[in-house]
Amino acid sequence: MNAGRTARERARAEVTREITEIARRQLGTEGAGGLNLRAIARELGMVSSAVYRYFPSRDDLLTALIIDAYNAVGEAVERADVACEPEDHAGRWRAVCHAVRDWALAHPHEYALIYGSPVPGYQAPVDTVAPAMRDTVVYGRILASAYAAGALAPPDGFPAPPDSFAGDAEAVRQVMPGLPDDLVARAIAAWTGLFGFLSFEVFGQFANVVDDRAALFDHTVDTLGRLAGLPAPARG
Amino acid sequence: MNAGRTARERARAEVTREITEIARRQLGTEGAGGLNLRAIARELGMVSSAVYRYFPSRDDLLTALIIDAYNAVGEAVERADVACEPEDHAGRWRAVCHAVRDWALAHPHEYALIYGSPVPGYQAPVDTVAPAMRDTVVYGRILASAYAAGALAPPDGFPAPPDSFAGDAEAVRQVMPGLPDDLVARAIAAWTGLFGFLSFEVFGQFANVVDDRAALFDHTVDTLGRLAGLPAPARG
DNA sequence: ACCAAATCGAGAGCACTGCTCTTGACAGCG
DNA sequence: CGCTGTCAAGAGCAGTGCTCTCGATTTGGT
Repeated sequence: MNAGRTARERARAEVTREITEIARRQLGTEGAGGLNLRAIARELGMVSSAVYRYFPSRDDLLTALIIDAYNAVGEAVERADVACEPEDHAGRWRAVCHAVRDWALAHPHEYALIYGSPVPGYQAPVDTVAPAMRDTVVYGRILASAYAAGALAPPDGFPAPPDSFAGDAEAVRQVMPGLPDDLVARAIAAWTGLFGFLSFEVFGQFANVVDDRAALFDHTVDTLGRLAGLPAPARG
Repeated sequence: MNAGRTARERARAEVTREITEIARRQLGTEGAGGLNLRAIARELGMVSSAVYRYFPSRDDLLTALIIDAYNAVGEAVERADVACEPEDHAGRWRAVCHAVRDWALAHPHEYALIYGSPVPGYQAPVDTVAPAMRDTVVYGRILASAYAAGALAPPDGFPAPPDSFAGDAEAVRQVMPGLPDDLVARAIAAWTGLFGFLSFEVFGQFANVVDDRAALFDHTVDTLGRLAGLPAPARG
């Protein structure tokens, strides 16, 4: 990942970096569909065909941007998590949610790239699955840690998952070890709920409906965390 | 909506219908970005410029498809709702959720069009807001009716929304009259949670993680309905 | 029944895209 | 030094959205 030995290798890495940087800026202003190899080449002072030396196709550039985006959220989430008291599970959950939201609002097009409609005709290669898991892994760690500490006390009155869910729960437990099936199901509901809210917000579904989205988000995060079993927030 | 007077008007309506039909099929196979005016013209046996007599731009065609999509979900949801016993509020909620899911899985690209990333550079015109509200209106009616019947009994142990939410709650009450602020907040969480789950499912985020998505969906719908205060399901 | 106005499809054309192929220049290594 | 692999450049292909013009047809009013 760091500087290669030969001058050629270093130059190549530098140009590659510049291309993704310009592409990311293009993505921010035009969206995924507006990714334009020729415009990137123009901005670099190169001819379009030269860009193909670095990315064999537009989709490969997109893949690089997708991986970057996953890593950006993942890193933001990881940083927000470790900044918390390890035993303050509700605080960690809140920090993670806000990290995702802050990043999503700052980079709506990149959020759309990874959590919105898949790019037509584009099939995510395997290289993307590890970065795509980073935020989920953090989330799972929080819940597993809370459960291990006996701090997961889900509210009563909710139905239990069907027995047929046992298999999937076992798979999901890879990222949140120890949780019983019903808590796994709730964890998924809370997680998808988070992104449901954010998609509504980023994609403009709240326009003319909800004004103070930050306040509603705060409260929704608390509600979802509570649903997953995390303790209720101390604040008012 | 029905046959116009003159032969020309009828022919125009027919060609317009054919264009949107082909476009919708194209959308189903290629996605929104693959919408291709020239291919539509070819399939119609016309020349590309002729299509512009009916839709002044690609975006206008897209708008028509978006409105169609909103109306399709809206109609599916309305039909599912009226097929239920009016006082079976939990059943109506379940029916609505399943109607949305069935439609989304049957028309993933159209779902992406209205609930996924907004098309880059495309600004939804006002004509879309009424169709976009249809499903939400049905949802609000169910909750309002349940609340009026005294059937909304939300589980305890969840935080109350902040006072600053009062203004937004008042606005949202237009579609779910009577509900107190805390139930409005929960209603939004349940609604966004539904689409969060569906977006994960339709956009492939569940791949290699959750296999039996139908079962988990059923359970998540019950959980979200319960969160909103609807009675727990009778089934096991 | 006629005629002007509106509407329509065809065709050519513009500016642009992703992508391919070839050519000539240069850097790295023996 | 010379060989080999890499590079940017340029021309070019097929395709796109969209515009403009030009005849043909339909429409509605007289």
